[in-house]
Amino acid sequence: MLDLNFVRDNLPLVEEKLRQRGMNPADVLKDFHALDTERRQAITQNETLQARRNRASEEIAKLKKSGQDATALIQETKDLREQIQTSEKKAADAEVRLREILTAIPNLPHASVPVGTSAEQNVEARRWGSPPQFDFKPKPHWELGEELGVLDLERAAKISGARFAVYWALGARLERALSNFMLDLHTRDHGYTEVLPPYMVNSESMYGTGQLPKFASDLFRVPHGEKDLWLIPTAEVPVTNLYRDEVLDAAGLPISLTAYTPCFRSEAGSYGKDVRGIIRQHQFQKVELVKFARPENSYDELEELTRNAEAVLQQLGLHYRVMTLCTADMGFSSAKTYDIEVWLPGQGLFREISSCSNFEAFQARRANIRYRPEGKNKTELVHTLNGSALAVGRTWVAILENYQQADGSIRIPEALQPYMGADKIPARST
RNA sequence: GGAGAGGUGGCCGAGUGGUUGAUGGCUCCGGUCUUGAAAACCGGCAUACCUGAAAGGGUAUCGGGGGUUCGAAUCCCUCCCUCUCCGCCA
Repeated sequence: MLDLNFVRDNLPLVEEKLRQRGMNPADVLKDFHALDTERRQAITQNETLQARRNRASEEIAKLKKSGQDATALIQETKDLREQIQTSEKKAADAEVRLREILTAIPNLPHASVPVGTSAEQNVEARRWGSPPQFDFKPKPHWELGEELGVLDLERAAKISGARFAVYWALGARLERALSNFMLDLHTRDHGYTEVLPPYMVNSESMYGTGQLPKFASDLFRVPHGEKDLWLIPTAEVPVTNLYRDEVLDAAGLPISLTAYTPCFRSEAGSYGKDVRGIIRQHQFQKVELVKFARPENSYDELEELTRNAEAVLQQLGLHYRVMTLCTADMGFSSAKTYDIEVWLPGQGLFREISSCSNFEAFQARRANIRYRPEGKNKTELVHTLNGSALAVGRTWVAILENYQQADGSIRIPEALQPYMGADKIPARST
């Protein structure tokens, strides 16, 4: 959420940034200006009435103390009460409508974000390694997984449905090895603290990180008594909300957390997209990095967080490129995003395996996460950042496709071998 | 699931209908003292919103919502959360 005063005072800038995102400012802002005025008038009127009532009440107290009659004044405040109830409702109404508009405004792209109209205009920031060379035609992971007996989509469909997967034997072990390897790397070498959060959260948390109210259809909702719980679409939600409504110790910033969790996404509206293999699933696992940073250096933290995610791919020897998302391709809450795309030789393309974003104060304002700068009495909103490091399922895919051998086996990269307890996934003997 | 206790400012903790936004302590900030620091002492310190050029003025907030009352941190209803005991349970 943007700051109300900021939007009011910088309307032309906000409109320009919305256009850069490919949106029509009029559709997003609607009658913001009129509503803003209406809201303030309603509040002023309401508070004027309340002030009158308060003065009368004080007067009544004085009269009663000195034993005088206060009947007339009491009657007056009774009348006032009805007027106040009306004006209160009017003010609350305007507040709600204005807030609806405000919460629907996406974050403004940072000045360093390339302006573009589609994903085509994302800018490659850098590229690491080189694609592996094959003297045979590399296969996609869904063929490899089936031939090796480590991936079972048929039975997953039977027990759950489309967009679910069952991993068998060394396939299951590879998932576990990857997640352990990533968590160890981030906690040991990159200074992150590991957390294991709940996989279901309440609506307030989904609101805090921006999934609600706009994107409910992307989520799995779990009815629970009067209220709903939601399956987390990313660890970003529970981990960022850890500090919702808190004032953080300035000396402790930045706070760097990592979490391995399953992620659940309804993928409504993506029918027919990525139907082969396990690229797009209702449930996948991910190691997430989350940072709470001071505003003045949050962009340095974004660079570091992105490098931390890249380190996973480097240690696994996987070729990748880093893309700076253009204004049109960024998520709703983000001010700047880097996507890391890993090379998948079986499909002959780069595929997103991580997305690292700085949300600046956008989430912190919604979730009310603040800190007190040294020497100041006022609190300030922190900046929140997060990125996948990495999406484990897609890393699993990258290992299979990049390390497939002519004999049908999969070589395990050295860094992963202690976690696998093996140097390859052998081809089936048949 | 049953019974009971409790939720007050960044933290701890008073306060049961009328200048209580709220005593006190801690933290933090400024100052005095000190070679420097600590200690001690003095002073300051909630948040949001409305209004105003500013100084200032105003309104709301004692877990959330609703009610009683001229007036609620204080009384009533309801929801949420925490703790203790019992039951059940991985």
